[in-house]
Amino acid sequence: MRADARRNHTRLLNAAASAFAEHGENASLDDIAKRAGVGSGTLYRHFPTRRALLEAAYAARIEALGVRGEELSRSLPPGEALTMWLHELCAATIQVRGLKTLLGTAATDTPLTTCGTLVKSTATTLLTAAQSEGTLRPDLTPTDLLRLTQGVATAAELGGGEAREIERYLGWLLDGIRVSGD
Amino acid sequence: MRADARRNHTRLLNAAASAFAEHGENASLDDIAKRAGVGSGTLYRHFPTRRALLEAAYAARIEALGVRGEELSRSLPPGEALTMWLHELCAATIQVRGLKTLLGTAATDTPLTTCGTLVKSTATTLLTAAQSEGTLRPDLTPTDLLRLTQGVATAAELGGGEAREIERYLGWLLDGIRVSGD
DNA sequence: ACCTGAACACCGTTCAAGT
DNA sequence: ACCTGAACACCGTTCAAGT
Repeated sequence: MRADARRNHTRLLNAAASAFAEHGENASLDDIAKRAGVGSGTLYRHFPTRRALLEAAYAARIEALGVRGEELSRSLPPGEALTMWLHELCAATIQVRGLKTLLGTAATDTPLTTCGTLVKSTATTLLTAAQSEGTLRPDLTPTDLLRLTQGVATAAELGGGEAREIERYLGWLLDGIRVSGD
Repeated sequence: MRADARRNHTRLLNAAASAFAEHGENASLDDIAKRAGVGSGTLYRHFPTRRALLEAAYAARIEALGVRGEELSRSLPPGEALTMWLHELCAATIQVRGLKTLLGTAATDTPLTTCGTLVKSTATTLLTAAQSEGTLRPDLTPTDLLRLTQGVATAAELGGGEAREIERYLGWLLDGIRVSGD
């Protein structure tokens, strides 16, 4: 990769991150190119679609979520680890504008994006551990869990997105997906 | 209201309904004006914002949901009436593209739109009846309920939006918001 | 009183020309 | 090999001119 190409690549990522943060996931691509001091064609050369740019801009954030999941699964009992991770996933979905679209790609049976695959594998690890304890419904799949977490994030976001709301709604969801009648 | 104004009004509503159905809530306003055989300025005269047009185009659908809620509350026990109505609300949210944005305005403490007020009052009636039976958590507000229902709709939509998915996710939500420990 | 459509600003995307 | 930016198409919104 040529030196100027590499420089433009990182400039574009920085510009994209701040533009998405300011204007949401539909921030003007032209504006991003301008902020990066780069021709618009260059943006398309590096990131052929808006989604590709979104994914690249948030890759670090997504990886952090994966790492955090592993940490939690090592340091806490399965049920608590899952709860905490879901809380952090919700909080990130709400706080980081544009992450929702990206995480939607994780909530399918066969994720098509890198970040989707990572998030789903973390969810699978945490969920399986909690289920083998026997407190969570065995018919709940990782895909279900990620969809429902997106749902909780949507609900909490409508309420302002404060941690208190997330806990309230997430708590009820978890009550609903525990094994009952035991 | 002049005859041509009235005619343009209904033409715009029809054009908007089909355009929103085809292209979602971001359908081109210019295209809607063209379909209606009307100058673009006329669209803005009748409906100053996209939201105003959305609300007008779906007013009938929203009113039907209100009527349906009353029907159900008369013909079924409170718990079942609430469950069925929430199911239909979810199904409508998923099926009718653009309804989600509109229903988001109902999920606030003081809805600002006509349709928001209607949906919220229906939800209040059904929820209060179910709560007075004693099976649903008393600390659940109508606002909570509408937010969570939007959440379930989001989750079910990620899964294709079939009735089976809605029932599954809605069922778990309802399990989670029932009074426990009795 | 209401309608029309040209006009302006803005954005996404492509591609010939440059280095 | 990579970059630039003009060019094109499209959309939202306004407003002077028309009836």
